Amino acid sequence: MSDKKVRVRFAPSPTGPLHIGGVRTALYNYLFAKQHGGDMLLRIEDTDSQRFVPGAEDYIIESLNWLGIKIDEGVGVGGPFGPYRQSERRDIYKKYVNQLLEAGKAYIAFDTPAELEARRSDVANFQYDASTRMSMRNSLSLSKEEVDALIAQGEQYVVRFRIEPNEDVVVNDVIRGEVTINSSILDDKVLYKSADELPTYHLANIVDDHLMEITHVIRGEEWLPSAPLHVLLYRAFEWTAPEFAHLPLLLKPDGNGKLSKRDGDRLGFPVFPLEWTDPKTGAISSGYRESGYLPEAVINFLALLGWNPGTDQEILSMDDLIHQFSLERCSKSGAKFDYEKGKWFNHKYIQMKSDAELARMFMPVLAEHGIHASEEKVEKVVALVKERVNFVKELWDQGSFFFVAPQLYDEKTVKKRWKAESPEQMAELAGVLESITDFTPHNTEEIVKAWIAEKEYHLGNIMNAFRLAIVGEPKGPHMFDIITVIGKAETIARLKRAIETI
RNA sequence: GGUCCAUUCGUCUAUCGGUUAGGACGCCAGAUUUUCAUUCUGGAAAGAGGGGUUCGAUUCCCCUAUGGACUACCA
Repeated sequence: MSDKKVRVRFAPSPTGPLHIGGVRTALYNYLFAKQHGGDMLLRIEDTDSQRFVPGAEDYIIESLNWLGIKIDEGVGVGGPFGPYRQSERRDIYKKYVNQLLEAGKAYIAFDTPAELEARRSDVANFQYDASTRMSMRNSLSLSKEEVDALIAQGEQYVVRFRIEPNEDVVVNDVIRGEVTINSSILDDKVLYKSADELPTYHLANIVDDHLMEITHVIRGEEWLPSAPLHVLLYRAFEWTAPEFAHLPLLLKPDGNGKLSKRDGDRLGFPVFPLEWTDPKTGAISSGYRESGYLPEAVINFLALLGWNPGTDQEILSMDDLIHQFSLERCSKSGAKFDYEKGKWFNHKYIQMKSDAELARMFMPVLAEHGIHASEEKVEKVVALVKERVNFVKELWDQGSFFFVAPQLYDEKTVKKRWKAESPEQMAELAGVLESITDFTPHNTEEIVKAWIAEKEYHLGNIMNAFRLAIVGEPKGPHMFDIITVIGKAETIARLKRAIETI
């Protein structure tokens, strides 16, 4: 590795919401850059004017922001190597395309999409390359006069990279080692289209990475097959290629194939960091943020899908990850996306939050249910129920009875726990509680248990009926903790209501 | 079809020739508990197959199988 400052880039194309696999690629780039004291760039690859989706760029930036992946340079923050949006770099690409043309390393081709289509259906496995290019309409097969005339007539053309056949091209990949492929299987890739005066991915990518002084290209495995082409392109320009690292893919949890945008809806979990509304159809796709995930949990979960620190440590903060990450420890094979483990990570991170923090996050959920409680009370509730939830919104399922008295009493529990003597015992209990002035968990427990012992009641019978009366269901934390939070008056009111209703 | 990449419990993975193949999620059982959870303890669960190399292969090589990616004037 050279001693140049590390510079990596995350270069999504704004064709829709950022997919969770893309997020992981961004994360690994970020971790690598930060570990080496380098820079993380954000470049928007919008060279396909057909597939541009409005809002996608903002979505990408907001997603990275939410996750804590900080951009040092690029779209949204600026920098000395701009512009960082490829559609704004037309002139730059044009210059390099011409350079290749002049050097005879690329050529102009006039074949229309229809003509190409015809050839493909004609010849099985047709490939535009050294073996076929002389039979096509291009500046290699046509005379200079013909070419000039065609261009003068306004005929649309593309520029193709002239690949010399029969050469073994070696790609050195940090994760996979040497990957060799023969140039004969490569086709003369389109580098540039006159129609929109824009380059294709391959050319833009190489030119930008070079000009922006990118040292490491860390991207998904889907790019591995075109990496040799990129190597050849660097060679054609006589530039030094950056280091490559091709990450394994994120796979569908069920069956096979890479995780796709539709899997989320199909399997019932988000595949996007943030909720996304399709601007055309209005269809809404769920996001991790809206589903109640903590960004730290998403980061931790994603980091471990395709990489591990080599120890048993599984809970890793962004800082831990920055210190421990290494491309060498990335696995080579695809990782199936395990949503259950994702939930577990969120559970863990919820437990690490302070009660005050969780209370703040829980407040809006309460408000949705029409509850406006004091921060103090919410904090107490959170402290009692947080260990049973995976998501903030589940705090409501586990603790709604702290805020509203039960409207119904769970039938099965009534059958099982509400005995013939229960109404009388509960009335007695209400009296006992009424007399307590120091209404604290410890004190109430002591007094109530003493009463139970004195009367020789069965502890379980009393407590279960008590719980049914207060909570309405056989769930929840320690009874004496619950009644302290809801207060003496409310406790007694609920007991009376239960006696009357059940 | 072609090219490339990959292959350890159901899932994510550890192992850099010699291990009772380890951990985590999930699952099951037990313990704790006034309930439900949590928690704790325990358990079931893996080297795709076949050849080599080697005193010895999960580990190195080859073949097969399987999976995946790519094969556009998309990225």
